[in-house]
Amino acid sequence: MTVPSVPDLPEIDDDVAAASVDLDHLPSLIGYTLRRAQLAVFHDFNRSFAEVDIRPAQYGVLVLIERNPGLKQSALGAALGIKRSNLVVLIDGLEQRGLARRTTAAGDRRSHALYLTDAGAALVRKLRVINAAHEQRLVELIGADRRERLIEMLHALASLGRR
Amino acid sequence: MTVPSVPDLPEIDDDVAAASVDLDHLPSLIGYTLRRAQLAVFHDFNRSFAEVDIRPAQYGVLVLIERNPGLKQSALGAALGIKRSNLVVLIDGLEQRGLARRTTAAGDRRSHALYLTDAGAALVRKLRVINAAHEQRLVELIGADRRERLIEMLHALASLGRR
DNA sequence: TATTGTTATACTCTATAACTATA
DNA sequence: TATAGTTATAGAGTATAACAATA
Repeated sequence: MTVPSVPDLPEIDDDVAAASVDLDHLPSLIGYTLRRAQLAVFHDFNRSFAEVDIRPAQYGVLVLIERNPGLKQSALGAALGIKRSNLVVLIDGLEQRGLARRTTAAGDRRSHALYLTDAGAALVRKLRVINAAHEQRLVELIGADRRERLIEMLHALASLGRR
Repeated sequence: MTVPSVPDLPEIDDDVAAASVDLDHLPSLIGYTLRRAQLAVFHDFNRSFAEVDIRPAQYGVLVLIERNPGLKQSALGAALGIKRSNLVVLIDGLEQRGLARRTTAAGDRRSHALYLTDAGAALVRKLRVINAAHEQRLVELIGADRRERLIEMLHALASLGRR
């Protein structure tokens, strides 16, 4: 057990006003609960990564560049579902912070091959540690044994977007 | 079986570029898969509701006003996690479309009690039908017997936001 | 003083169209 | 012609601060 039994924190005042509202079927809808859960999880992510000033999309990009050195922007964007126009700005930021760099790809001078700088690689190691703690918090909420089934169902739902 | 065995549709070209990318641990992260699933589900929602020009937040607001006639804006916002300043614009839109109306609440003249118009009530009946079809599509993706466990886990994750 | 609704504003994320340089 | 990256821009969704009316 990692969760302390009963924190007697003050109630959040919004809950008082919301308490009397009948939510109808919303709490049993997949989309509604998915959205509420995603917002809460991203909030926890952002709190966890505030000290290193990294957002969820930046985390994904840095990890994928580390794992696939020389990755091209188009492939990266396709893998993460980020439009290439938006990826430009994101990578501009990482480059300006000295975390990643673009080099002209050998063979196709339209493409940019992406690499981490040493500072970027060092940061990614730190990010993985922060992320492990964040993820651990989430797993404890649902129960470690249920994690795999959750992921499975989420992938099934996400497949709706790939057709 | 509702899913046809093999649609020989053309592959989405992004998949080709993404195929060679190693996604590292991302596909096993709760936050990452949650986000991808939520985007796909909202896309399906928006496609389903495009003909009636209703967004997810509007759906929630209309359903809750129907279920809780005379609901105050503050309570509505608290129930749905919408800031009161943003709720103003949302309800302005519904009011201008003749779907909802604000009346000064008896007892507290600061508050506005919310009601559906007849047109609003008629629309909500239609929305519930559209939503049932949308939800059915999602349930089939995960398997009807797993739905309850998914909702349970999502609520557990969402509880992270309420502290 | 505190709360409800409002206005104004800003920031993030996502989406589209048009341009360039290469292929 | 088509593709990779870029630029500019626009639209959601979300966030905060300040104000008027009311409690």
